[in-house]
Amino acid sequence: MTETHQTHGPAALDVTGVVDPSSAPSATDQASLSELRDIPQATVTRLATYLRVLGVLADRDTTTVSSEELAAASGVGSAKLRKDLSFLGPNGVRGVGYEVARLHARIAGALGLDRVHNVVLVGVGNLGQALARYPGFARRGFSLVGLFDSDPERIGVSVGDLVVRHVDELEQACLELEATLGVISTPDEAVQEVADRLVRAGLRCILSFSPTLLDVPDNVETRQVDLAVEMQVLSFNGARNIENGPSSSASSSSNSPSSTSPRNGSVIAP
Amino acid sequence: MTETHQTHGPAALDVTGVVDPSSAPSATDQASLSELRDIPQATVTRLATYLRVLGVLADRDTTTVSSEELAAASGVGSAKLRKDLSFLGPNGVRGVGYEVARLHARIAGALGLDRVHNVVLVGVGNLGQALARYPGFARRGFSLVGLFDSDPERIGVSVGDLVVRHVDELEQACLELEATLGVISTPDEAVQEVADRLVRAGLRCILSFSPTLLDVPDNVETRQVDLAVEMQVLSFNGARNIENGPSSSASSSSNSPSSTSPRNGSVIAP
DNA sequence: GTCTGTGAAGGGCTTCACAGCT
DNA sequence: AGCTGTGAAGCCCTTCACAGAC
Repeated sequence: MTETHQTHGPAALDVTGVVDPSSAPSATDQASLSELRDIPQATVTRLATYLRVLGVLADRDTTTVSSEELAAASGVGSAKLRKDLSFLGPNGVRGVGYEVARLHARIAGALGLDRVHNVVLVGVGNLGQALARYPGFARRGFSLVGLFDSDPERIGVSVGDLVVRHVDELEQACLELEATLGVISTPDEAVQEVADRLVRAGLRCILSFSPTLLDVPDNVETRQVDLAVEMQVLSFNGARNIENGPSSSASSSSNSPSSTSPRNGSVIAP
Repeated sequence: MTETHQTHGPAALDVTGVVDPSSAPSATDQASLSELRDIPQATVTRLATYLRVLGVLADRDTTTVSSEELAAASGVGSAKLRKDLSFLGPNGVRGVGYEVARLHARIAGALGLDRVHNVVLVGVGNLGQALARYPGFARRGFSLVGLFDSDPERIGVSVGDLVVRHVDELEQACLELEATLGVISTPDEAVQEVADRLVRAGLRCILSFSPTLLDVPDNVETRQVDLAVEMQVLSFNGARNIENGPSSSASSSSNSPSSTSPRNGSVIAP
């Protein structure tokens, strides 16, 4: 009852989280204006994953990693990983692999994570409080700098290091705090108004946890996390798996763990 | 400071959430074994969105909707919507549109949501508690039936309607509760062990909020929600928007609000 | 005339397989 | 010999445009 996994095959390197913010070495790769274009959307999403895995490897003082290993630890195929990285230009050494610290810095630079992003969070209910206390938040390049709500009972309450302020101060505070990213975890009815305020305050990036469709100007980037959609897609795919018979073809969603060489055991120990 | 949006164009129908679980009419469309195949992954994800919007429309006693309207309210193009629906067979009436209740039932059936799914949640920390109290959870076909944790201080505590049980009871309880979907919101270190237990208990669908890569058998479907990845992708796309100049080309992520007829005002009022 | 359903064209992403560097 | 970087092939998805039903 207490033993952990033992029947597990492909997931090499056993990356289990936990990064500390001390890794970037010398290479100060600034996102050089032209790299931003031409990186496929799907690749951008995976780069963020590689970045996290590289952080874990750096913490373990792993200095070098091959595409095969990094791919396995990230849940993708090695060819896909190399293709993804190729959009950033040459990153590794042929016959050897990638230098962990260098590649980490390279990706962070490309994603614009060499500078810290200030985040404001609006809606300090159950979910908002949980988000405000989420440690991985700060650990991956984001600094929570403001909490806002409209409920008088919540104003002035401390959550983590911050004190909840009234949402009427939002526009003003965003400017003072130099916020660049807004997170909305209010009830559905308030979402659009909050989004409008964030836009008015000059924010260009909004993450919403409401299923409501946000209506914002073209130059504002939004992203939604809808829990119910995730679960519905999940259960459908689960049903399909059983239907199709539990043979090959791997899964499907965000990560496609179709390892290139199926079930060949450890990839870390050659 | 108190007025809401006024410069907003395309998002017609202004769907703002809130569904109640009283809609399905006569058509008991069972997922008929062959429909499961051949539905593109991207389509499945959007079907879940359409389903939610249709729920909202049903609540408003809207009986009929055109592809143009439903598409606008869902943040997609009308052609894409029609193509998506076509995978379920004929659903509408030419020259008229779709009957809301009928289409809702049709999609729900196709996604396997005509039966309720029992969900167990493991890890009742900040995030876990927020999830446990999330109302939209139950409102969209999922019933939370069990809460588990390993921290002695949390065992026996009530969250919502449920009492937190020890994670050692997990396998046994999953069988008794007839759970079909597991949600993991534990610290990263515990995620793999919890996943192993869920698999052992026969669950085929796992939703994880940890960035850790899950290693599970092929017939188990997993899905991850990684907050940091969402924010990193968001901020990158935001930077790219500014770089490219705030012209056309709309956004990019989950929803692509590229309305077919750009900025033509209300679609709901003909 | 209106609006759905769909073949066909087009674009983007993935996979393959190998050239090229160490 | 080993491993990266990359053209090319293939696949999936999106978009177009129109035939067909009402």
